[in-house]
Amino acid sequence: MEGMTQQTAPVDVDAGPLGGDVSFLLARANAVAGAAASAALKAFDLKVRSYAVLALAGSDARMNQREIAEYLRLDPSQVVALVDDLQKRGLAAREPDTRDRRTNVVTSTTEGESLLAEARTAVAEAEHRAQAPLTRIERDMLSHLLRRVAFDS
Amino acid sequence: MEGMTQQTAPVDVDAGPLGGDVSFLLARANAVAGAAASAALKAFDLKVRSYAVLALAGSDARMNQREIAEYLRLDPSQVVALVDDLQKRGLAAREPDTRDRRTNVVTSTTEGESLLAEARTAVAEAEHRAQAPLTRIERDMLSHLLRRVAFDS
DNA sequence: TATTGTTATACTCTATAACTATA
DNA sequence: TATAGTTATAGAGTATAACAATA
Repeated sequence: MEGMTQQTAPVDVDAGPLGGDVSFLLARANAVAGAAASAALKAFDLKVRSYAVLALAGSDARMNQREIAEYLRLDPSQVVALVDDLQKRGLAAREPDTRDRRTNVVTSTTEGESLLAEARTAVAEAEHRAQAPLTRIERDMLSHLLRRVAFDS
Repeated sequence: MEGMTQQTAPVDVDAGPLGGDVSFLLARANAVAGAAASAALKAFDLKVRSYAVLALAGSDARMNQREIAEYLRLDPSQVVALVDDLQKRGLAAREPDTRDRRTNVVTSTTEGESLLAEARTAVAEAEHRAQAPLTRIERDMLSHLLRRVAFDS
């Protein structure tokens, strides 16, 4: 084909009938990684979604709920319940924006910060274990490629 | 490109507060790709899951329901409903295994084959569009890396 | 005794629409 | 008129346990 390296398609270790389908591989890899993260978060009474919201609340991005919804690809109405839960547990807070009183900037409390730090470590470990077959450079490469698929379209 | 940046972490185009988290990128990329595939499959009255089962039924792997469940990371009880639906629509069939009468090999009918062919084309187009920012080589690279994360752990 | 397929059930997640308060 | 947040609700997806037939 197009001047390529050697043959037409390398198609390494075939991984079954759908092994060439990127959407399927994405779904399965996501399921694997999600299960690992979910197990790691159980100790903190967090789910993947609430962890993500807590991480955004604890970042310096100062996102409002709509921005969180877009970033996580959730419906705004789902973010309400997630923030409610974190707020009830004293981990996050809704900070009213003085310039636009319709919006709430979601921030994290001191407790939220420290729980996030612990949870983040646990997730990173689980992630590392789930991606054990990859070298550091390969993981960076994967991260780079995924970022473009996840955000450029 | 292989010259690499010899730094500790390249961390290219930052994609927000979670842009360095592979699990998050996996989730978001999967959401993007899934939405594209889902939209493409609507015309065939298929969902991502039923499409996947139909694709396996139409392959030469001759999988039974438990194998399908493992491959798609679904519970066996969920596969029952999916196969039921495809069978009712005349797209797939349960072929009893003479050597082990407990198992059903899920196969596709002629109708199923032709619907699968059309659906596969539509999905491939949607997939291609969703991965437009990537070159052919990058897509192969992504595919290769994902395959290892999805199956080696 | 273990496994395949099945049923039933409860739970979570998701999608949609409507409502309020602000802009 | 449009947007951020909220509420309510129905539907889709998921997890679990139990059961029958077969190994």
